[in-house]
Amino acid sequence: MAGRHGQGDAAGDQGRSGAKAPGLDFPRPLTTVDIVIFTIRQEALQVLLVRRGSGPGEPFPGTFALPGGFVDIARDRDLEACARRKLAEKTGVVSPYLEQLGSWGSADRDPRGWSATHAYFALIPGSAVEAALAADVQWFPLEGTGVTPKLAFDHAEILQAAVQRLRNKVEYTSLPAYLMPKEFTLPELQRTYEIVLDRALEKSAFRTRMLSADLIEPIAKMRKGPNRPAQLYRLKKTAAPVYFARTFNAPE
Amino acid sequence: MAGRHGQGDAAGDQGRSGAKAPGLDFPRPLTTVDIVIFTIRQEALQVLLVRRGSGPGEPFPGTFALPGGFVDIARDRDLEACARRKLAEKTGVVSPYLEQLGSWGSADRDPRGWSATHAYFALIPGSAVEAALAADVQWFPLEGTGVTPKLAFDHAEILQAAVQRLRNKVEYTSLPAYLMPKEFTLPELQRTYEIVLDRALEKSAFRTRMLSADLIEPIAKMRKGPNRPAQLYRLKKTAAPVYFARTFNAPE
DNA sequence: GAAATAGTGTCTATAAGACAATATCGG
DNA sequence: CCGATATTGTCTTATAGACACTATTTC
Repeated sequence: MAGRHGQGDAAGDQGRSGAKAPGLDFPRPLTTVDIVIFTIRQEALQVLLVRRGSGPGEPFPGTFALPGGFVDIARDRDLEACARRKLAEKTGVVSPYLEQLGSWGSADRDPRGWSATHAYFALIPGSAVEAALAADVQWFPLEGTGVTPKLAFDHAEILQAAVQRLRNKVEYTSLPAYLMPKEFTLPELQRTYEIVLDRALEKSAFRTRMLSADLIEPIAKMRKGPNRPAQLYRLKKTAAPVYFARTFNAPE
Repeated sequence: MAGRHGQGDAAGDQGRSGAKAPGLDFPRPLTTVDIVIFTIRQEALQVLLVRRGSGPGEPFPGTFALPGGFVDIARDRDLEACARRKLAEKTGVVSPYLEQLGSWGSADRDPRGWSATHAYFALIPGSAVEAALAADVQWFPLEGTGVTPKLAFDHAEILQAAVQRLRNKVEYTSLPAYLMPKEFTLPELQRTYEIVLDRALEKSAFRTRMLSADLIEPIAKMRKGPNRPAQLYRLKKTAAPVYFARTFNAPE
């Protein structure tokens, strides 16, 4: 296996397992971090996108893209810190939920050269986000597993993976709780589940599942309205998401 | 938010969203791919490790590490191709299952500089692997979520994540089928599940689940032994893993 | 009281857990 | 027949799905 190509060996093996001098002066891929930021706005699942600049050499000028950018090795201690920095820059919010989604790397995904991006996805409450938004970003509602504008790079593919992962996990986890404001009612939480899944859930089963999980606790307040008031709840201090033993609807 | 640090901006924003000239001449992280390769050997879940060389400048000389190495941008079309190449180099096997595990990147995980690795995990059948193994690799049985030798870099952490992901998924997927030889019996498949999960499963429920899934098909052959023969099965052509609606044992 | 939504209860269906019963081989 | 393992069946339990019913507010 070794010694097939001169340059191949230099980059492929020397630095890690080769017996020759471990040169590190071979070309390295561009390294970026991108974040898929979800929220619930206007009764819809929405994702935050950035309009790309149009300076000289900018790929995909003027199109929309996921928030992100190059890893700054002088500034970012690790990948997650880099993701949190970019999240804060665009939203002014400390996300209650940030999960690594995957990485995409290839020779042709960026016209500037071989590049790899580390993609994350974040969930933030719909409330109180508007004010802190950066100037160049905008929310877009999800249509299926994508958005209306054509995205830069392979970001449509990354977004699709994020939506699929989110929808999939919502079937058996408490992730939508991270899309809720501090205080919320059970019907409101159920509505969030239904928006993400794009399908109605049984009220009774939903309540049983949520209340039997060690997830939320009632507070001494009710949500008033033109009808029967609803009990308000808040997330328990335990930050970890809950995993249920079953999905919501058994597949046919 | 923009313009906080001179160097920070150069690397962090210019190339992707800045309005200034998009220079690409800032330092890039080292980029590697590592693979956690699992198999079943000697009634145990085992992982493939490589002994690192001890040339000049080699970090962690002589210790064991996950198979992997630098991305070769001249040779590897994309990250997955890079992972498949390294898998084939070490095992001579085309893995029936390869999944992205996640990425780990930080300033200090590699003494040679800021580095990011894209980790994959692979499942290969225990049969017919021995012959094609590279010279510098070795199987190690899992003890809990790790192995006996101390691993290089942050590979113990990556291995732990892989084991947890595997055990977690085995609760509700057909992944262990990829650890089986071409022909196998239901009790043998159940044994594989039990080895990975390190816990006994109910025979009856297990059979019902496997047979009602569109996963395996009986062949016209039986496994003979000193007792009642068992029906032999093979995986159906459909390569995709099956996701069940429930986990095996409801958590307490 | 009517409308609207919150919350509970009742019945059924599905699949797992426990474990017994039966089947089929080699000796 | 005996030992061993494969395969099937029976009964119970837990939870989802469907959907009816009751509760509490505003108007």
